[in-house]
Amino acid sequence: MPTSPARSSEPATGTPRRVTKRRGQTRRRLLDAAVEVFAENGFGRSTVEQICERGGYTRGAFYSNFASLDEMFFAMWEQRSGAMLAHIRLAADSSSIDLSGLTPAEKLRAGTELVLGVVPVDDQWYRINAEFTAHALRNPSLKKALAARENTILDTIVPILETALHRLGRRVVGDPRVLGRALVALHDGTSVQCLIEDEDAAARELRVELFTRVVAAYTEPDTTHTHTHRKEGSS
Amino acid sequence: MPTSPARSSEPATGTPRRVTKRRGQTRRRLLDAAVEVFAENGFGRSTVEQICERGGYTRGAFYSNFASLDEMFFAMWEQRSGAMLAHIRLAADSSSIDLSGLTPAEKLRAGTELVLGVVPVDDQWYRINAEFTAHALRNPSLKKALAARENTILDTIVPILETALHRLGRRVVGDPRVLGRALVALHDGTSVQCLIEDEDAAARELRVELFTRVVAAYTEPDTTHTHTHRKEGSS
DNA sequence: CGAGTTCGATACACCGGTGTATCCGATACG
DNA sequence: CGTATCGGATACACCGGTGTATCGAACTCG
Repeated sequence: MPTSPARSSEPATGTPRRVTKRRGQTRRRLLDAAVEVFAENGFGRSTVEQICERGGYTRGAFYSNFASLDEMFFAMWEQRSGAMLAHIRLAADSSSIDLSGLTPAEKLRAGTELVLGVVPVDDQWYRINAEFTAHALRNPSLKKALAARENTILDTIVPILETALHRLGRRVVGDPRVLGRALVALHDGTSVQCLIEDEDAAARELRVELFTRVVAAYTEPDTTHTHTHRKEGSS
Repeated sequence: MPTSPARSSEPATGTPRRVTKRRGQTRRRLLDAAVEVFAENGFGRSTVEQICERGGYTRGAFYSNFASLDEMFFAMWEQRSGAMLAHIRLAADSSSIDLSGLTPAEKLRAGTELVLGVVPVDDQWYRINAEFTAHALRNPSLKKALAARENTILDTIVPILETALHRLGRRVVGDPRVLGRALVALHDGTSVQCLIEDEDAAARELRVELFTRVVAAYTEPDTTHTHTHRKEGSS
């Protein structure tokens, strides 16, 4: 997934009278370019010029799409984290692996691995996110946005989690959101470790183990094993 | 600990002929100033000038102590993370709270709270560390340093952890370093959550709970117990 | 097809930080 | 007590990014 020049290549769509950029794509393209630039140089060290250069635009284009670098940073973060959530949702729908013939412990572990496969440890994104978080901690409104996003994440993953657990014959003891939060924290915390150690397989292994144990600690075997869903709607 | 002007105040030590800065303190002072500036503006957005201004020095002074901002950032991070480790070591020695008269579960939880009290969730430091980590992920040599530091952290906390557990009548199942790693990850992951939610008490609570559960999951009652105050329920 | 609007490019004036070269004064040392 | 040294201050030349103002071309819609 190296660079994507996008200078004057791949027009091909729409009316190719002039090879130049389509009308409404600029914002998107700039955002994509920004992802790369931010990941490479860090937000603070990135300049409007770099982003424009990477995307094949001029600073004029930038300023007619964003008020400031800061604003763009936020827009980019929102777009990307949203995309990631959508990805998770999608993956959740299409995931159906056969776990039969395994012991409960094996099931649990296999399930964990499955889920962790969907939420990849992406260093590019990690860098951006870390910096954004640090940035947000200095800015009340960004902080709000971050908190809101965390809630959205929980809203998304908790049902998925419950479904998956149900399939494994387990269910959450207590508030499922608590487990959700814990898993998010685990993801964050272990991601760094994995990334620092150059994707060491051992780090991955420990990560899976930790996830499994935590899930085990927050859940119990589900005795009502038919597909009877508990009502308990806590929203 | 708000700002520390340090312009021409509080010399008082050594030979106070002139009220101005002592000879060898510059580096330290600049480092301290940098902590604040980095925390406020982020590393990327910080300039040599800002740091010097904050510390009451000129850029000349800076460049005769550091080769570049980058180098200083690293020096600062090393110094601070080292100081934090020292702090933990110290606290570990002097911590001796009486846990007698508690059930095993209560003990475990109390012990966890005790330990977590020592490793505070400091948002200033969090910001710096997050940004440094992101930065280090782009720089192989910094990455090495980060990995090395992680090992040092483990070397420091694992013995402490084992001692504490012993006092609680528990011991680690398997490799203690694995538990150490897990706890570090937990610390990182839950710190963000606490900070985002403005030090919400509930977040703290969940944090402690998660720690407790993980410790419980990775340990077992220590049967080879020497001086117990209470009987060990086999639960 | 033509008028209007929008979006991106170009140009410009400006600021602020960088790094280095040089200088000065205080400390160390014989 | 005088000299060498070193660390910090001052000054300088330079680069690079910023934001805005203006212009032209492409798309829209009647």
